[in-house]
Amino acid sequence: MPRIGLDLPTLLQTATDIADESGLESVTLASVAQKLQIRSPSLYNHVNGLPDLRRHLAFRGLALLKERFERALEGKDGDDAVRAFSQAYLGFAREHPGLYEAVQRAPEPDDDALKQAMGEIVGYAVRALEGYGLRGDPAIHAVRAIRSLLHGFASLERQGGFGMPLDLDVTFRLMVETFLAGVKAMKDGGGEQG
Amino acid sequence: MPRIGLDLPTLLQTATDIADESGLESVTLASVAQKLQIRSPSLYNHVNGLPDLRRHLAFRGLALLKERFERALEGKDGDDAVRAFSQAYLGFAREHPGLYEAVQRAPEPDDDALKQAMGEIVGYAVRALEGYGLRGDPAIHAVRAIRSLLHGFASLERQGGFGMPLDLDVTFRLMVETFLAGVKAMKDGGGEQG
DNA sequence: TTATAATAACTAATGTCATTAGTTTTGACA
DNA sequence: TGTCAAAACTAATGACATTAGTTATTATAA
Repeated sequence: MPRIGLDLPTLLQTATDIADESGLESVTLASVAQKLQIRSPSLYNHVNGLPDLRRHLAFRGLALLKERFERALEGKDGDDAVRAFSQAYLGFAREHPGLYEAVQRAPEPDDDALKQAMGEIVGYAVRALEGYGLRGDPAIHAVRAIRSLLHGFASLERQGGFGMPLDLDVTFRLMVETFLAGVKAMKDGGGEQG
Repeated sequence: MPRIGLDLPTLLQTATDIADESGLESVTLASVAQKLQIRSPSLYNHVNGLPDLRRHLAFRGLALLKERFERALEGKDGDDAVRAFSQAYLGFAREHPGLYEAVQRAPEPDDDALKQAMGEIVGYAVRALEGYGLRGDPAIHAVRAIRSLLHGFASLERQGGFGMPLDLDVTFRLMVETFLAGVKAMKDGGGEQG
C-alpha cells in the first residue's frame, strides 16, 4: 500500500488539467483517480464526492479570475478599464476552458459561500464600468449587458460556434468598442425610451 | 407484453418535456423510459442511444427556433427586425430551456447535417442585420456580436446568473438598443481604430 | 526508540446508467 | 389464418459514484 501523499491542491490541479484539456464533463472521480494512480474511493479522503470536487473547481476558477481582474484593472479607468477587463475575461476563458465551465455552473441554492465568491467577480464588472458615471438601474443594466456580451462570446467561441474563418480577436475588440459606443450613445439621449 | 405503440415523435416529446422541466442532463434513457412506462433498452428501437437522442433534440430545437424566426422577421426590417429577432431568440430560450441547451451543444466533427441546420439558424441573424448595409467582414463581426449578446443573456438568465431584483426584460430591451446604437455609432466614424 | 492514534489508501459491495445480445409476442398484411 | 417485421422484453456487461469496513503508514507523544 504505497502512500502517494495526496493533498487537496494536487488533487485539484489534476482535476483542473483534465477539465481544461478534455472539458468539465470529463472530470470524474474515476478519471482523476486514474491520473493520480489511485483507486477512486481514496479521493473521498480529500473531497466529498463529485459535486464537491466541482465546487472546489469553481472556487479555484473564481480565484484565478479574481487575480486576473486585479492585475488588469490596476491603474486603468474609463474605456481602458472596460477593455482590460474584457481581455482578462476572455483570456481566462481561453486558457482555462474547463475552469470556466466550472465557474458558470449554477451554485446549489443553499451554497452561500460560492454565491458570494461569484458575486465578488461580478463586482469587478461593476468596477470596470464605474468610469461611466452610471448610477442605480442603468448601472445594473450595463453590467448585465457586458456580462452577457463577454460570456456569450467566450461560450460560443469555446464550443466552436463561430464558423467563418475571420479573426476572432478582431471581432472581440470591435464588439467591445461597439458596446462602449452604444453606452455613450445611450447616455446622451436614448435613456428615456427604455 | 402490452405494446404501447411508441413512435419517434412521442419519444422526442417526452424527452423534450424532461429537458425543459429538469434540464438536458436529466434526459437519460432511464428517465425517458420511466416516463413512457417502458424498459430503457426498448428505446433503442427508435433511437440510437443517448447521443443520438440528444442530437434529435438539437434538430427539434433548431426547427422550433426556425419557425419563430420566420414568424418574427416577416415583414420587418431595420431596427425592428433586430428587435423582433432578439425577442424571438429569448422567447425560445425561456420557453424551451432544455431544447436551448441541446441546440448549444457542439456537434460531432463529422455531423454535417447538424452543422448545416445550425448554420441555417445563424442565417436568420444575418438576415436580421441586413438592413444596416454591412458587407463583408463588418457584417460577420456584427453577426458574431449579436449572437454573443443574445446567447450570453439567455445563458446567464437561465442559470440564475443575474442576482439583482431588477426587471430582466428591461435589461434585455435596453441591451439590444445599446447594441443598435453602437452599430450605428461605429458605422459613421469608429471603424478605423479597431 | 517505541507505542499510539490519526488517516491515507485499500477492497468489497451496492445501485444507477448505457449498451448489447438474444428472446418473445404483437399486430399488420398477405 | 398464417407469416413476418419489429416493438418490447430479459439478461448480462461494463463504467461510474458512493458507502462501509479494513489495512498499514506516518506523525506524534511517551
